[in-house]
Amino acid sequence: MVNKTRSPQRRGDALSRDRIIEAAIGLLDSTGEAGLTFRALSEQLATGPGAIYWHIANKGELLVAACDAVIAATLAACADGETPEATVRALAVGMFDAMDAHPWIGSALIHAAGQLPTVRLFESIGQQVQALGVPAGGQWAAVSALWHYILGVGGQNAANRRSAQARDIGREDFLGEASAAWAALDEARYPFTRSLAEQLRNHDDSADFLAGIDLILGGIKAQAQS
Amino acid sequence: MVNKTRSPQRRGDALSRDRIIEAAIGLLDSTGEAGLTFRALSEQLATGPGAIYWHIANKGELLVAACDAVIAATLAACADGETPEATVRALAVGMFDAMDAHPWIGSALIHAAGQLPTVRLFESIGQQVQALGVPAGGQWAAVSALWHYILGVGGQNAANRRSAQARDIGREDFLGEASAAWAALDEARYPFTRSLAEQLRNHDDSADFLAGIDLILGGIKAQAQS
DNA sequence: ACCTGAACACCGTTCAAGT
DNA sequence: ACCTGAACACCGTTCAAGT
Repeated sequence: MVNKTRSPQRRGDALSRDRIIEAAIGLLDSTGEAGLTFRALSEQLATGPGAIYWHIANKGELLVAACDAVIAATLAACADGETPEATVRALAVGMFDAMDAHPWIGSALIHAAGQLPTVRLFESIGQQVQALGVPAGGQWAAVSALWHYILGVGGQNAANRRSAQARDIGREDFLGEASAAWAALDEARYPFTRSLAEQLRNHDDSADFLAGIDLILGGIKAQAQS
Repeated sequence: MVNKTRSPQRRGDALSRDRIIEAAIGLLDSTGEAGLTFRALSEQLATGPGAIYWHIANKGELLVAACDAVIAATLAACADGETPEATVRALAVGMFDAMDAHPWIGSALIHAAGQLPTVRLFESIGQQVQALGVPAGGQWAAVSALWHYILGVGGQNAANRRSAQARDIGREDFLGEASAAWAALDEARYPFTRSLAEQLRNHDDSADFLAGIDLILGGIKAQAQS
């Protein structure tokens, strides 16, 4: 089930918090959440499981730190667009792509609520909402809505990606099966979902995600005008 | 760490899938995600760990089933309001409260992406969006935005609740600490977050959540008019 | 100060054996 | 058909002992 994708790293330099986090991200990306164990990690680092505890308190802290490294890099890369609105969209797409590329981030973020990774995102969105000219009284609601929406989509999307990965099928097949499942739902109880089965097969996650961002931005503008 | 809150159930009737799920929900509510083990569960049910596997395939399926039981009951209770808009708000608040009362649902839902519990919510929202008169071409985006937002807020909120529970502090203290942490952030790098530290302490999760729903509903209306 | 690796107290899951 | 409970192959974490 778990197959090593790299030979154990040579052990030139000393162990460090950063090297551990880097190796953890690699392991999470290649073998998934279940693949990150202190034994596998220490093998990759050519050391013993106990050594890691000198640098990191426990597995929870390791996951949050791995999450934070990815998110910090992502947000830094999308920091300045042409307009505040364009920057919000860039941040959103950046987060979407990051959570798609590292599907373990979705659940890691849930366990990191209120910690550095989520605060980073909150701050990045907040600065743009401010630049957008939203009055002080409406900023909290506007930022919260965008923040939660981004985390919500990212989490669900990552979960889909992960379950496709676990079953070793591609996006096409995954959507095909999901679409078939929707089409097979009971007509009386799930009329709406059934009617969208075809759209599910052909939809573009990324475009739909952006449409939602625009919906919220539209709501923010409408509210600011009233 | 894990303390039993009930004496083992008498074993009058036979084991069944439903009784197992019910006991699992009780265990999750009282001892958290980490408290749900097949050993603890079988003790509660006065049987052996192996017995459960006759009725349920594995732990993942058990979590999804527990999740689904809660969500089905929640959605059924909020099915019909005065107007479609009121019903959407009722559904949203119902989900918010359910995820607050059962904080384990947040991460369970991430592992249940695309399965029954999330489809139920999708359908419930979809029926109301349809009743709202949103044109066919915009329904997918509208429902997706509401759906992801509800799951996103619920997940983050549940995570906060859980971490407060784990540290055995109340909402007041939890928010106080978080607010102090925000106020102590580096002024140059986190100006926005810092400036909202006070609002964090005094905010009302539930009201803010509804404000976000209204923002999205506002965006949906604005889009329908253009 | 930093690393080693055996040992501890758990897990989820299986499966021969029972009724 | 349904249940039992010992056994298996793992975990995260600790800690005496080393360098």
